[in-house]
Formats: sequence, structure tokens, C-alpha cells
Amino acid sequence: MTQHHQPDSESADGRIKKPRHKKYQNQSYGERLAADATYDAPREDPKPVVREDSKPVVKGYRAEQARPDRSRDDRPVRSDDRSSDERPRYERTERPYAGNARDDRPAFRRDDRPQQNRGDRPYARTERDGKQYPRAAERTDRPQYRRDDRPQGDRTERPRFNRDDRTDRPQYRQDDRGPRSDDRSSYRRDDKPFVRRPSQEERRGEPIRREEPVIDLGTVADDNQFAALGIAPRLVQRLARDGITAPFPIQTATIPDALAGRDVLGRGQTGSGKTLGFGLPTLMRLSGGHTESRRPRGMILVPTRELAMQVHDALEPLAHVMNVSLKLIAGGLPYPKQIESLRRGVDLLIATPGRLIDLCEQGAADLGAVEVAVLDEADHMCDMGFMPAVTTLLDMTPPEGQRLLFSATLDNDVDKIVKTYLKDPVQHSTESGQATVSTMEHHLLVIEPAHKQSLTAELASRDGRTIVFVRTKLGADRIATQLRDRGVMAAALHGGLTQGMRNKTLDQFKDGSVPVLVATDVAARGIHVDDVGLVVQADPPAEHKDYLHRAGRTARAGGKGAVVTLLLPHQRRGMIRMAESAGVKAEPVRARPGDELVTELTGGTKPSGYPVKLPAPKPQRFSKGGGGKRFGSGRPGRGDNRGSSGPRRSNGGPRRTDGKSYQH
DNA sequence: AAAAAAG
Repeated sequence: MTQHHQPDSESADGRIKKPRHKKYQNQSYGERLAADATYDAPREDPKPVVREDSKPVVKGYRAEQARPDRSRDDRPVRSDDRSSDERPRYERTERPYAGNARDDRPAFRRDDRPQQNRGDRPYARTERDGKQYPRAAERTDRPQYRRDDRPQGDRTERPRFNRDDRTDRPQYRQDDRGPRSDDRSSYRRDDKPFVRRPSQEERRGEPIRREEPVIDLGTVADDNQFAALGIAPRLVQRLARDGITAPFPIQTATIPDALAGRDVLGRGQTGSGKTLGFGLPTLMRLSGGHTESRRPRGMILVPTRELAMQVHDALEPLAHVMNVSLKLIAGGLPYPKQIESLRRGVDLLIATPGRLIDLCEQGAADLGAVEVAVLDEADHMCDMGFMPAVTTLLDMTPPEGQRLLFSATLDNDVDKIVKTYLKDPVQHSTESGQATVSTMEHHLLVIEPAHKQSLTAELASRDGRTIVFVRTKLGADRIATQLRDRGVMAAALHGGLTQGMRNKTLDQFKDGSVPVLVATDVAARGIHVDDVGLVVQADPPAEHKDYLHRAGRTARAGGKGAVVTLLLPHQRRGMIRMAESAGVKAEPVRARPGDELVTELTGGTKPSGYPVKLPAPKPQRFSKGGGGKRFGSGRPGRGDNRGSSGPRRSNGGPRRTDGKSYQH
């Protein structure tokens, strides 16, 4: 890279910045935004960098010098660690005419252009791998047909599938289709609200009578443990219908206290059913009450949009049988529906903080009637970045309301929230809190930097679903591309993508068309996908909690799973400490591509080495939930630096473009 | 320290 002016060096006015959390302590969200808009990053004067072989660089700094601590793992050592023979040769096709002057180009008209004698060329060359393949015409391994002497096959005898011949489904023709709006009972899910268009009378202002759903949920065993916890029969029945008859430990522990109206701190292992732990009591509490326009009575805050969707989808059928309305409030989806349903009055919000604050400031929502406030992934919601938003929201709720905090780990600054917002909380932890589930095995592999790519590819090329965690958004994109280049179908998931892409990618991962997900920590928490057999940490986690959360994507709900962490030699020590704090028992071992251990982990499959392309998303007909149509598509998510002070950095781009010096 | 969370 050549030296260039740093785009952000205009922030060199040396203003001192207060630490962010202090700065925001007494500011409203809006004030904070306003402040951010005009705020410049603190700036240390760039010290002259002197190198023996160069003049002092006073203004700006040389990129390569400015990153002395750039760790090897994210340095693009070489774009490809295959040996030069293995690596595909990308050949530049020769351009016939160089130069800009248009008049020195021979002017061919279409018909007097030199005829490339295509037939004489013995081989077609593909740009992609530089190999030469016989032209189709020369191939002897398959019959060559010209259009008109192709065997005619039995095209005419092939059974024709005709819509009208199908007997396996009712046949409607335009004119004998059932009446559209009146009788849809046969299409109607019995646990889904049937939204009826208001009649003219109703629109004129006569009161709308809400139909009580008629639901037959079947019977429930007498010894159903949910019933014993005090859960309403309708909920118990609905759960039983999905085969949920026995509560998990965290649910057994927290539900009675939560039902009693107490503030609860719940810590349960990953995949242990925390969602129902707070969901059921919340629904019980909200059931039967009256919600005013724009004044929801319950709110569940979650750190990512995907998690919000997941919680929403998990609670929706349950909320329905309790006659509780709920709404997903998250960024990336259109405002009008959210505003409209708030206006009509919705009992329970499942929200990401930013959008909810936004709606409150717009006056579309008022949290003054919130009886139950839930923080899912509480410790994450309490870290530096989220804390201001979370306190802003909690401040808007009445202090006497009930608060439920749930997480797999409870530390960080959760204490602050607990002290400020919870009264006489009961804490319930299942198991020892730290250790991961016993069906999970852990491997720490110390590897050479040059082997990282090929090892990742080997690990990911296994059968079944795999999540590869990386540290940065850029890294996620890069590794996903590299995996595809090596023949492993992988897609990147991170917050820098549009919500449409995020949904598409997650859907494809769920439906199996893309078995490998390369994700930042956006997917570290809460996201549940069945049968993720392996978690690969291509970059080790930043701290032990992250290890636990990432690892928790596998071995869920009693299933088996393995976690493999790739370590560069210098990351070994830190990882050992992390494993200790996380209660993970694993010894770092050296590993190279092709090692027995690796083969064993992957079941012996190997990447093909031939590049693959991402599948097109499946067309989503009648999609309900599942995400495809849920968020507005194509709208970019916020840039990741929204709200952060200082000049805007490129999205996930190289670090330290913010004018700060690397020298400490 | 990065990522996430509003457009």
C-alpha cells in the first residue's frame, strides 16, 4: 500500500473526549445523537515515525508502519496459502489494443472484423483455473449431436403434467374457487389470529367485537410439569401440542418466582430454554389486561435483530392462545406497520433497543405502562455499547414494574442494572454456571498462520451444519469467499450486510442449502439452528463469555457437538486462561492440515478445491415468518459506527483509519 | 477491541 492521506485526519484538533459512558450518563438518546454528529475523535498528534531507510514521516503515517501490532491472523499474508502449483492461475486475457487514442484503433465494422477461427482453436481455455479443456466439439467422451440429428427421444410419449390432471389437491378454477373473504376456515390455522377486514359498520365506528378463538388443543397429561409450575392450562396445552411437556431446569427454577411478580435474575446454560423461562410468565401476566394505544404493557429487549425474530416466533403461538398481542420492533424493517400496531395497542413488544428508542422519541410508543421488562442476553445488553440504550429504555418504564434478566452468563455490568432497576431480585442459576454442556467436546488447535485457511476449509467441509466464527466483518466476508473458492459452500453473516442479506443467509443456513455459516459475534448469542454439529473459531473469542456463547450454538437441547478453536502460537496462552475461566477442559495441541484429529472431526471429507457459487435464494411463497419477507429487503443496516464518536470509518474496513496513532 | 443497536 502506498502512503496516502488519511481521510480522517481533519480530526486533528486535539479535543479531549470524555469516556463514552460518562459522556452519555446524563444525556437523552437524542442529545447523544446530536452530540455525536458534531463530535470529533480525540487525536494524539502523530509522532514522526523514523525509519532508517526513509525520511521521517510527519504527516499521517505509513500504513505498514502504523500497524506494528496487527496480529498475524488477520493480516492478509497472502490471499491464498496453497502452493503455487495448486493455486489457480488467473490469466489476464490479452487485450488486443492498448492505448487510449481511439483513432489508432483499427476500425472494424461488424462484417469485416477478422474472423476468429474458433474451430481451429484446439482448446478452450477457462479463465478460472488456467487448465485447458478440449473444446466441446473435440470431446470424444460423449456423443455429439447437432440440433437436428439429436435422437428425438420420446418427447411425445412423456407424460404431460397438466394442472387439470392432478388429483392430489383440490382443483380450483377461477370461477369455482371458494369465496375469498368469507369462508377461509379450511385454510385457517387454529392457533393463528384470523384477521378480518373490518366491515363497513365497524369502520364507521361501531365497536369491533374480537372473536374469541375457538381452539381445541387436545388433552394434556395429568402430571404435566408446566401445569405444576402454575402455567395456565391453555398455555400448557399449546406447549404440549408441540411436544413440550417437561420444563427445563431454568424454567422450573425461575417460573414460579416470575409468576409471583418478583424480579428475577436467571442464568442458564446455552440452549437451556431461557426464552420460555421469561416468555411464559410474561404472557401470563399480560393476559387479560387492557392495553391502551401506544402504551404496551410488556417489553422484551434483545441484542440482535435475528434474535428478536426468533424470540418473537417462539412466543407468537403461545401469545395467541393467551390472547396477548405481540409485535416485533426492530431495525431494518419498515416503520409504518410497527407504528400502526403500536397505535392500535399491542400488549407485548419484542424489540432491539435502537428502533424502540426511535419510536419512543417519535411518540409512537410510550413505555410508561410497561409492567414487565425483560432483558434477554442481559450481560450483553449491559456492556459498553448497549448500556446507554438499555438504561434509556428502562428509565422510561415505571420503576415499580417487574424486571426479568436472563443470560447464559451474568457478570459484566449487569450488577449496575441490577442495583439500579431491580428490587429484591431472586437469582437462579442452573448448573455451575460456567461449564458448557457435557455433550460438547472442545479442541484447541495450535496452528501455523499459513495453515489457517486450509485447516478452516478442511474442518468446514464436513457433512452437516457448521458455524465458523471470526472476529471482524471483513474477516467473515473474506473467509466465506475463501471457503467457496476451495469448494466449501459457505456464506457470511454479519451486521454490515443488509437485513435482506442477513435473512437470506440465515434462511439458507437453516434450510441446508448453505451448510457453512461464517459469522461475526452477531450470531454468537441466542441464535438457534438445529443440528449445528461443529463450531469452528477461526479467530479465538475475545473473552471467555464469548467462548461460551459461540460454543453454545452447537450441542443445543441435549444434542451433541464439537467446538474447535484455531490458535496461532501467540494466542495460546490467552486461550488457556480463557478456557479456565470458561470452565472448559481442553489442552492445546499442535495441528496441521490433514492431521488425523482434523479428519476425525470432519468425518474424513475434504474440500473439493473447485470453487462453488452461492445458491440463489429459494423463492418464498406464502412465507410466514422464517424471515424472508419479514424485514424490508435491500435496505442497508446502519453502518456499524453509528453513534460512535469521531469521524466515520469505512464499514468494517481496516482498523485505525480514524487518525489515531498506534503508538501508546 | 470488535460487534451490535436507528436511517
